[in-house]
Amino acid sequence: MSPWVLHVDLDQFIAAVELLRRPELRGRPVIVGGRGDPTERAVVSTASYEAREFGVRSGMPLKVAVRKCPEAVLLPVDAPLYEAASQQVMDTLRAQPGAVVEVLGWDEAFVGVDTDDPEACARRIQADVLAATDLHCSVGIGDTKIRAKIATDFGKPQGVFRLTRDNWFEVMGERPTTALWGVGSRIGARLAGLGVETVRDLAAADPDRLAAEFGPSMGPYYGRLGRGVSSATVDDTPYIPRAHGREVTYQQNLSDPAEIATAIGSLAEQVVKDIAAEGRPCMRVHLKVRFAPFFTVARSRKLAEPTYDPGLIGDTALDLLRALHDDRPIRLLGVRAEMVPPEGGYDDQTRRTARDPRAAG
DNA sequence: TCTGGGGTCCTAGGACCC
DNA sequence: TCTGGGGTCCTAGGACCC
Repeated sequence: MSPWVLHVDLDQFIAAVELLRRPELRGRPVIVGGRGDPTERAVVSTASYEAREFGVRSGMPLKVAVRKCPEAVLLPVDAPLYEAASQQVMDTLRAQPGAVVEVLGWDEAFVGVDTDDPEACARRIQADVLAATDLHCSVGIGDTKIRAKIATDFGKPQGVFRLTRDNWFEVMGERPTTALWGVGSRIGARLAGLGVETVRDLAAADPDRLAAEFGPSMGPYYGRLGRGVSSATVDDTPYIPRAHGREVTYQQNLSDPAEIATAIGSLAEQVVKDIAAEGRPCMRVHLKVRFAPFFTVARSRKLAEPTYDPGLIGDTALDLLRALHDDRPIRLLGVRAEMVPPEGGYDDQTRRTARDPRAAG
């Protein structure tokens, strides 16, 4: 028996959940996003595999998606429905004998198991999830979290793939650094500037050079990513959130000061509901503004006293906005409340996030 | 083509103190 | 008159992920 990390990822999760209540749409291109209105400012949450064949991708503006695939069926996002389906999936994972489950999002989780046959474990998870929810998933098997996470991509859809120290370079060595979890286009470009193009290059890069470019924490972390080295400990300790925020993109840009004040007040009230449910008051207020056409600014301020008062939070956000505002119309407003940490701080009481650079490799 | 909403973490640089 | 080195706190900004 040896420890394995499994990464379970539901296939086209949101679209698949919608298809369960609309089976007549099966086989047709389906796009879920916004309020389901392609003329509105919104993006694609998930596209079915049929829609992906037309080039539709998550994060794409709905207007663009519809242009690429005019015959697609457009559906509005129904978060509570996906939340409920997600609960069923996670409960199924927790019911696996000996499994430790670390939830990463609605549609994915790490599962830690002790076994001689991780493939059999993976297949049983797929069968149990399908039986309980009618949803298909893919499973990545790894000897570290990052390897398990990346392995899943090679298993999709409905498959199982194993990625370990033994086949890491064979599978990943010649791929671009952006194939790694946590390396996006910006970091990829900066790495390329250092002559680091592939995963193999990154694995071989001098840690001191990486530290000089990215700092003492992130530099060596990227080096470890290149080797597939990360924590292998699956942790089911409940995660304690740091902050709650609300943001809204307005269909019509805001310019009237009274309208703006009302909008911020409403965001502050929603945020207070969330932090009150958490039981920890707001310590710091963050404001995010997107001016038209597409220019985003963020500001924040620490409060003199922690508070649950939406008036105070809203006024602070408004104050931060006034220091920025010069009559440009506003596309988006966001108010975020950073909560007072629990006694003893976060590190003592909560697990680290799965992608935390400090987590030991 | 026109870009959502929910988050997390790291780094740089200034202010301030000893 | 000009000036160090270390530490902490704070804000702004960048990057990434689902």
